[in-house]
Parts: sequence; C-alpha cells; structure tokens
Amino acid sequence: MTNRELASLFQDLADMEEIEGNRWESLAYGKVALSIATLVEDVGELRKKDSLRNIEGVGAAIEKKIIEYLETGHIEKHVKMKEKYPIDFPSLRNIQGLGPKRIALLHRELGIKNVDDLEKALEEGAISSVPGFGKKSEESLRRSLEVHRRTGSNRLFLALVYDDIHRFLSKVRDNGYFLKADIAGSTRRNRETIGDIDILAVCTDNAKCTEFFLSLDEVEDVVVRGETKVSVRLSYGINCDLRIVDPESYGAAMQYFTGSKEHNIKMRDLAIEQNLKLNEYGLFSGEKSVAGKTEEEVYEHLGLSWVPPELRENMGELEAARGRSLPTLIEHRDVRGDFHAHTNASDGTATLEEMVEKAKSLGYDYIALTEHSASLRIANGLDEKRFNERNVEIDKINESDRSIRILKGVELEIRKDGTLDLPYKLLEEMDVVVGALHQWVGDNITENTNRVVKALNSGHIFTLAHPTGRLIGVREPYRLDFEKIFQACEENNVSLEINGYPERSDLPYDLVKRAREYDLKFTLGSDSHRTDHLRFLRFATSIARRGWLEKNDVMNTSSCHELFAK
DNA sequence: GCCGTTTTCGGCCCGACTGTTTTCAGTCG
Repeated sequence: MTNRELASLFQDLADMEEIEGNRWESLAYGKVALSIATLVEDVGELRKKDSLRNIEGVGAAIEKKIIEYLETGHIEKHVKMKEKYPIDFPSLRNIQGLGPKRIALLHRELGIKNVDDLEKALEEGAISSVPGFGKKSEESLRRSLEVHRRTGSNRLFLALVYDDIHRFLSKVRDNGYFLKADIAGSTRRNRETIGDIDILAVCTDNAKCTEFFLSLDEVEDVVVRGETKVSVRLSYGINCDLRIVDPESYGAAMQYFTGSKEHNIKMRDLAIEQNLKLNEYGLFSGEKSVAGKTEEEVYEHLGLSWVPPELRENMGELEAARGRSLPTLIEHRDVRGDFHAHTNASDGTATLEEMVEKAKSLGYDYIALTEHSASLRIANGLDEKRFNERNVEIDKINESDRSIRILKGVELEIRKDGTLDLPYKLLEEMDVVVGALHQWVGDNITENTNRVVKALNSGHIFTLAHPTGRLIGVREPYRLDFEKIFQACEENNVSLEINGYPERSDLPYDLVKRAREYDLKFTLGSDSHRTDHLRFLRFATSIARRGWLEKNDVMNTSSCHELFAK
C-alpha cells in the first residue's frame, strides 16, 4: 500500500536531481519510480522476503532508502532536497511543455509551486517576463493547462489500483462482520480511470461493521461517518465510500450506485413511464416495493434484460435491453494471447525470455513481440538487420518450445509521408505488423488522416496501434477523421488495436462502439514494456466490453492456428 | 545511482523539434 507514495518520492528525487544537473542519478531514480509504480507486490512484503534488490533498478543505495522509508515514513535525502525545492512536481510535470528545469526556473523567478500558482501567473501574464520564456511559451502553457484541467483531475488509473482495490475488498469481506460486500461505481463499470471507490454492503450490526471498517490499515482519514454511510481516505490516494443497505434493497442500491448517472436517469424515466418509481431503495408501485433485492429483478420488472455494468452509459443499452438484443460481451478468459509487447531489444526492460516466461505463466497461447522500428530512435528501434537476426532467434525458440508461440512482430513507424519504415519484404516475414503514429503529428486533420490511410492502403499492416494517440491527462487525441480511417481499415482488412496501457486506453470505448458499425476486427494489446505490464491486457478487454464487443469481434480469442495457419 | 559472459570502472536514452535564442537549453517521444 506504500508503493504509490514511494514511487512518487523517487520520481520527486529524479526531478530534483535533474535540476541539480545529476543526470544519471535522475535516470536511476526515475527508473525505480516506474518499477515500483507498476509493481504487483507490496514493497513491504518484498522487504520481508529480503528481495528488494530484485526490483528493477534497485541497488544498494536505493535499497537503503526504501528500508529507511518503510521504517520512518520518509527519506532523509528527499526531505533535505524538498526544502530547497518545495514544489508539486507530479502535477506540474503533467503540464505538457514543463520539465524539471523549467519548473525550477518558474519557481525561482515567480515562486510557482503548483498548478494553481501557474494558472495565476498565466492570468497575470507574468510568464513571458521570465528569461527563457516568451509569448509563445506562455500561449502553449495556457493550452496545456486547459487540457490538464479538462482531462487530468484527480482520477486514478483503474489498472494501477485494481489489485489494491480487490485486496481491500477481500479484507472487508472476509472478516465475518459483513454479510455481503461488493464494488459499485465506475470501478464496477470498468472505466479506465476512477474518481473514488464505492463499496456496498449488508451487515447485521451497522455500528460494529463501521468500526471494523475504520480500523483497517488502509484507512488514513475519516471524511464522513454516519449510520449507513462512511467515507474515508485510503492510503492508495483515493476516497472510498462504504454504504450499508438492507438486503431487500441490495439490487436497487447496486443499480443506483453503479451508475452511470446518465444510465440511471434513463432508468428512472422508464420507471415513470410505467407508473413506477425507482430509487436506491427499490422499484415502487405507490408505497409498495415490487423489486429491489437483485439487480436482475429491477431490470426485469421494467421489461429489460440485465445490463452488464460496462454498458451503462446511456449509449443505446437500454433500448437494446428492451429489445433483448444486448451483445454477449467478450470475457477476459476468452483472450488467448497478446498482440503488443516490447523487450529490451527496443525500449522494454525485460529480455525476450523473461517476457515469454511471464506470458506462459499467464497461460497465453501466444505473444507477439512488437519491437519499435528504426526511425523511432528514442526507443532504440530496430533496423532491417536487427529484425532479421531477431526473427531467426524467435524461429529457433518456437522450434524447440511448443508450449507457447512467439509471434514475430513490429510496431512499425508510419513515416511523415505515410510510407512505412521497413521494406515490404521484411514485413511479409512478420506475423504481426502493428502500424503506429508517434512522431511529427500536426494539427491538420486532412494531412494526418491521409497519412494514416496511405499506410493502411499499403496492405502490410495487421493492426493500427493506439489509433487516437491520446495520453490521458497529458495529450489530446490526434486530429483524425475516424470515419475515413475505419473505412480504410475495413477495405484493407486491417484491425484496430485496443491498447490496454493505462495512459493510452486507446481506442477509447466510444470509438470502439462506433468502429463496430464497420466490418472490421479488433486486436487487444498490453503495450508491455516490462513483464508486470502484461496484466494490462485485462484492461484492454474491459475497453472492448465497454465498446460492446463480442468474442468474435476480437482476434485475440482465436487460436494461433486459426490466425496464422501456414 | 545502477550495472556487468565487455564486471569494480565507465558506460547508461538519443535525436528532432521548439522557442528562445545569436549558438543552445529544455522537452518529448
């Protein structure tokens, strides 16, 4: 439960070391921050097993700091440096165009410590007076800040707290106090980001249950404490509402607290049309409750099929529920492999063997290793020669180990002019060509769209990676005409990727649903850059579900033989 | 500060783009 705080401390250290000009220290701290943020196991547990050094990037000095943190709750070096730089780096760094150096400069010149200070300085037009900043910087910061305000906020990525939440729920459930406890809210709807956690519970003695709940380790602070509702701040940096309801109302309450708001408004309208009243206590005809114990009976009583939580966005699901035509959604257990992962050959951190072992342990039938292509230099992209060598290596392993199939893949740069970054001959030898836009994407929607369509028309792309290019809270989607792109995908038999990497979550679910109108398939990819990231595939499945996809819409549900029979 | 079948020192994540500059620092991917 301390992983998040610790990761953020190390990222802070990375930023401050960078300001101090200590590039390599900064790099080392930054690396560890990322390892710890995406770690599955609790750092405290690893310490007990004396295996902190197994965390990627942790050496003697950082191990000492982790132990210091676990024992005292702080790191002396961090405290010292923070005195010099009392700045909210995490949020300011989310503003595109601001890195540690410019943040430090703004702090020194204008005393800017956080996003609010920045906003004030922008309003006063003070930024352009700082040496090194001009009118253009001021304007672009203003735009970045707007994006941040609109999409950044205080939401957390579900993928990064998913395991924490379920551990916490088990603790709540498995103590004998609660008869029932379940997650509701946006977490249950599997949204990519969540604002808080809603837990619904039934118990025999409210006071005792509440007391127990408040005594849990994860509870840091009590915000509200009432008879049936308790609101707390959890150590994961998120609020949790516990609501205690009567068993007779459980289904109605689940329905009500799962949302979304839009879905519920529509539900209530449907109830009113039938002279009924729906609220969190049940479905009522006059004073008499006619349903409420289970969600199913609430929906059924209104003449509707039960709606899977992921679909509850008032995007046509209630009409489909009434017509008994809801899709049978894809399940995570239908997924047999991953179409997007990197090794340390390009910009991943794990070796080919490590990635494959992990994929095996997850029970996959196959994994595509899709290294970046040469022109993405930052990612150590592979050229033709390196790809050829790698392909030979993969063939060799596939030959000797039949328990999993490694697919020869590439995340291929779509160049500025829409041409592809590798020769067609090499691409023909690949199993999986993931076409991607990373660089030089401008504001011109026609140019951007033509560039992608040209690449799709090449006939050499298997799937289009993270099509919108958005980074949640950081970057808006690329300006693209998606109807044209979906059309081109359909014509060229190119599938669309649903990228499960938390910041990307791309295609977004609403576009998945739109793309579903075309005759095309989807691929799910974790975009793993380390073994721990492979778990993000589950969240790609969540987006697929939110986009109404069925098993047959998704290529990952096919066997390797069906896909690549030769 | 980490890491090592190039192992205890000397490499690590480089190159394009932007905006501010007059020769380059900072950011991003």
